[in-house]
Amino acid sequence: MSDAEPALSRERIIAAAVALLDAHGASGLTMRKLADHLGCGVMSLYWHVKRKEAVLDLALDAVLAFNQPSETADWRADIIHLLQDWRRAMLRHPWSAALLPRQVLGANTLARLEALSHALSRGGVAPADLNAAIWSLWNYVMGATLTFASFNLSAADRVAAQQRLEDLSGHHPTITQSRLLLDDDWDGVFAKGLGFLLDGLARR
Amino acid sequence: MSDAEPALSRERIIAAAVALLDAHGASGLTMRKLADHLGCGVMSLYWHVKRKEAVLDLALDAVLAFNQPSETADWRADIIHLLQDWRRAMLRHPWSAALLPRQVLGANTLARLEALSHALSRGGVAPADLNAAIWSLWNYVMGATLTFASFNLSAADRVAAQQRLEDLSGHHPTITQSRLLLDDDWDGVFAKGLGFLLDGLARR
DNA sequence: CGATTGACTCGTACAGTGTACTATGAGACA
DNA sequence: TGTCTCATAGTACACTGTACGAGTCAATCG
Repeated sequence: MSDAEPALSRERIIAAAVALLDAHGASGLTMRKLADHLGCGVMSLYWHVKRKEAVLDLALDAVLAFNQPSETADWRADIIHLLQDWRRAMLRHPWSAALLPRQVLGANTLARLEALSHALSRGGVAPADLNAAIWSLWNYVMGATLTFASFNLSAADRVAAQQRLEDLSGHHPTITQSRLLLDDDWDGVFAKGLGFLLDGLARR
Repeated sequence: MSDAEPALSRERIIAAAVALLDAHGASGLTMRKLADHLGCGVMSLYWHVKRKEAVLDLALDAVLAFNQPSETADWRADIIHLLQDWRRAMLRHPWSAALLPRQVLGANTLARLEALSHALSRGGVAPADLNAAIWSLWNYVMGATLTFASFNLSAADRVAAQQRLEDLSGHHPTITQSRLLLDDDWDGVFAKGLGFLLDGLARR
């Protein structure tokens, strides 16, 4: 515990929080552990941050740091790139999906929304459809991320889940047959579904 | 506290849990409060239920009780009906969105997935696209539900959010102009986005 | 009949949580 | 030197999930 620690700050706190979340998941973040990690007293944190929830909010937005990508002539490819990047940023920190239910519109989230909106406009989506298009894509990305974070089981777990599904009476013939839970090509499924959605959008 | 209480049971426990969750939200459910509500000791609950997480899992699936709807000639309308019902079931219990991150495939969820899968097959979605189609629609519904549950602010909050957005530098001209956060027609947006997705699916 | 077993109920206790309150020191300026 | 503000903390409190073990009561068995 060298006293050469740099001064406590909001930034240092959320950086430590992200590290702890990455290492031990959402349930592993404790104000006490956070303080230990920073070599400070627990209550010192509360000078920089109102309550624990604020730490989580800030950590989520921090993870979504955003570099404005350059626009290309292909608006559709731009959108796909944008959303893939969004998804990847969250999957790099799987706890972020669990934090989605809290309503956060941090600076980074807003920047991403703005870029998305801009790309859609360039793509010729009618102004009357714009908000619905933004929310649809947002919903899709968030849902896909959430699903992946929840269902990305180990191979063994996956087989067990499919088995349970088959046992649960033979009442689910279609999804049993399509091996819905054994399919682990999440990236492919994400891209394909995004394609469906963009196809539908492009028809307007 | 009449001792004519019906015997404790898993069913009674989760019914009480749903009632408490409806009344006080996810953070309002405590094993102690649950026991008080049922007129029993706290530890009695643990005979019927392994741990608190199990209560939440069971409550989530309970809320998704599913009545197989009759099929019509219009598969697209069937799917829309299916997904609207799914969404409505969850919105009736807003805490359910916050529980989504836990991976639950209860009987009711599976029944709904099966019905969805069946309707898509009837609609002529190619078998190779089937899983992607199911997950896409699932992702969309979950994302939309999550978004609504998180963002359905009061009118005052909504104005404040939009204001904050405008203040946050003028760096977000497009979404400021489209009044993304002031638009509160969530049902309409949901239906429209679902339309986009189904349009895209139908093209295959 | 008493003894035994099993299903079920629950009081106590413990380690851990977020955070309110309060006290303390460090520099800056008078 | 004395204040004043910023910043750091220790202590304390109410509350959480749940392990442990002791209790109750009905059914079963010898």
